[in-house]
Amino acid sequence: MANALQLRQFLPYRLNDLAERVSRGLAQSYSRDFDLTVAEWRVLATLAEHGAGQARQVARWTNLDKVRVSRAVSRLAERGLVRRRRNAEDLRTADLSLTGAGDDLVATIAPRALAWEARLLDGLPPTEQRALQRGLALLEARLDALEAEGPP
Amino acid sequence: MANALQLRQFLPYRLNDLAERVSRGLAQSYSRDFDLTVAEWRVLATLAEHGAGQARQVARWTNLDKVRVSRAVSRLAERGLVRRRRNAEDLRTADLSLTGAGDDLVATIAPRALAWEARLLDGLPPTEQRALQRGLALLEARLDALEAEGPP
DNA sequence: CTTTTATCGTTGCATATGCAACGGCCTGGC
DNA sequence: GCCAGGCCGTTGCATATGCAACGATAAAAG
Repeated sequence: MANALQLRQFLPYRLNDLAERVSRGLAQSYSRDFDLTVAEWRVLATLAEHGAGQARQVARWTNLDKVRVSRAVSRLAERGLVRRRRNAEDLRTADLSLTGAGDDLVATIAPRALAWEARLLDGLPPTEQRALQRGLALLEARLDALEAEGPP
Repeated sequence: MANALQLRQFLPYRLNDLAERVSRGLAQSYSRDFDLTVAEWRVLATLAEHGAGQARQVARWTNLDKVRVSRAVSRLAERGLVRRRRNAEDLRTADLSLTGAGDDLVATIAPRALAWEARLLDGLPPTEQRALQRGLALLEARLDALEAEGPP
């Protein structure tokens, strides 16, 4: 049968596989040298980008669930990379921001990460790069739509 | 600075995120209803596709490391979905194949999985679909190249 | 003002996974 | 043949993660 499932052609497989391989490659830019989880790295990067925010916002910015954010922040705070300041207006929450050390770390890692991304993408002709970016954006939009309408 | 790292534009982030969301969506085709890991599902699908093979081959076909294959196969064997037959010519290895039940399960799941993929892709115009596929293929090739030359 | 309900972030528990070490088996050099 | 070294698949340990339940606080209902 022509439409039998072929794993290597199957989009979810391909995406998972690409993501894993890219992560592994990129890992040498941060996890190996700086002992950071993906979640921790996302929190750092997002705080560098947005300034400060509560855990809830960080979760939205990074697309991590609150548990992952909570744990990442705990570890980053222990290491003195992130500061937690209780919010006087709502004692359940705290404002999160980078410490100086956190800023420095992002300043070290970000260029490496961008360089790695560039090394990956520079292998593709500009036209194809744009096609890929557009494809990903469309897929993201499609997922938004599907998730909005629900699984039925 | 214009080239500061923006998480949502960062390719590794986007790929990870897409892969997670697609997996979650697809999960309802198998993990939820049939209690299968991604690794287990890949082993089943690949055995359905290739017939039979040793663990080493399955690992290559599925892009899983040997540990994941070993564990997936153990569980699938316990559940009577996969058969392990020791190889008389090399007692370290065994030939893996689907049982009748395993075949049936793949026959149940595969159409659902393909339908889900179609539902996802049908949202995109055919031109964009092809662009996406080509983009992914190029990225895969680029990663092959980078992995071959090593991390320096 | 008191009670109920909802929200925020954390934690316990169960599971999936990677890494390193292992036991059994095979093979090439002697 | 025999032994050192290598390969296959498995297991122990450490970690990352999701889910569900929780304590504290806030907001809504009464």
